[in-house]
Amino acid sequence: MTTSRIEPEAPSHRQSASAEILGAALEQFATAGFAGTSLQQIADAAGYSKSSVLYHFTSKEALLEAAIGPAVDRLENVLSGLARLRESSEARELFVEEFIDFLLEYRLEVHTFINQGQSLVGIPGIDRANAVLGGLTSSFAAGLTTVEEKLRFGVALGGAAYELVASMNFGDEEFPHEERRSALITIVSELLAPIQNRQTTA
Amino acid sequence: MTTSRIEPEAPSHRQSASAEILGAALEQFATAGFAGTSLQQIADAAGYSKSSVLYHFTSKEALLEAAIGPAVDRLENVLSGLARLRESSEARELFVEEFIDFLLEYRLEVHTFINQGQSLVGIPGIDRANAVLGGLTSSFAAGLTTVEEKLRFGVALGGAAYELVASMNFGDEEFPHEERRSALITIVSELLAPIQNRQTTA
DNA sequence: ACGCTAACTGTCCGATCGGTCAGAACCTGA
DNA sequence: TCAGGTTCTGACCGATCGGACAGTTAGCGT
Repeated sequence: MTTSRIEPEAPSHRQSASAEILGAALEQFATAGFAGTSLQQIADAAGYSKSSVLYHFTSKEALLEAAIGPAVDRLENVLSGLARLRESSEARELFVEEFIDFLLEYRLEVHTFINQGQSLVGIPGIDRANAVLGGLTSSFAAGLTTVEEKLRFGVALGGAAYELVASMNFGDEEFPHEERRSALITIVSELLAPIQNRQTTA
Repeated sequence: MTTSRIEPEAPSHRQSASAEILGAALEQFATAGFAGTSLQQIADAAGYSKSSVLYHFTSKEALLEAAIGPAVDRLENVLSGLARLRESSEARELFVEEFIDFLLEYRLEVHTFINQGQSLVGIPGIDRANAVLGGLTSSFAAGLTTVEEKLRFGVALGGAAYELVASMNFGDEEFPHEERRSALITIVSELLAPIQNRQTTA
């Protein structure tokens, strides 16, 4: 199920130029921000000239879109699966697991459009991501009545996302992947538990 | 020598120029990012010329520092109080309350250096904020042994911060202040509860 | 009325921004 | 060997960036 994120081809030790540039751009966008990253920086980081960057990607915006596009695709899949299985309680469990996996796999992309999603409206990929996230909150929050329940949902998902994002900012020791994954699932599930209890009992 | 830099006076309906510029800058920094905000935009938003902005603040960096400085001061106070009362369990309760209040009061500032703290290293105010936050995590996480406990702490604080920050991004209905405050305190306290239980029982 | 000073602005500067374009270098098949 | 296409780059463009600076305006003590 988990296909490689970047080029499936490129059998040799050297990635394709597009993939190298894309990777460098994504890292810069996530750490320095879209506005704070120049094409020259991306080119330097990737080992190409600025002109080469613009040869492979028609514009800076197109580069951003290509960088976060796959993550948005994956998120859409996760959420469409959620919509189908909305009512069951174990569906929630499954969703939490898939969502955490999504966060773990697309850290940089999530970092990019979580921190700058609002300031980059107009770029198609960003708009799509915002729409998907908006759909998630509304579809999930539709059944939530009290303020605490809504906040609980926001803190759980936002907190999980932010934790992964912040963990690369600070000098946090890097936890083992599997341990971090299961711990996050536990925490988020626990945060969402009162919501599920209410819906299954009431 | 003559007067304070940011006028506490100005009794009329019109704020002092420095305060107007500072407010406009903070809003732009929080929404568009530091790199994504030009002095011209700030000047336009505040109703002054770009030259005036640079008259009141020696540079763009100085403007950022002045904008988030008070928030960092306040955060330092909150955390120094935490250090003094570290061991007691009710001290944790108090800290959560103060921390949430801090987040509520300094939304824009928190938004600014949470999203861009890593990319703005070198600006003194930002470095101070990062140091303070680093001190918080290390002092708090010192007693935490398992990965889950550390993540629990990160999700709680990061989630609360992110929720407030994201609430102005999406079309979230604005909740009543007091209701939101108490709900957040409940949620964060609950997230941190297993940590306290372990420390008081073990 | 005068001069001093704080507040404010227009103009200019070098650097850098995103982006265009003509051509160099390279790889292929014929 | 050579033609054709892909990849890559340096030179260049207008716009905008943060900032410097001289000058204008307004307020105030004398």
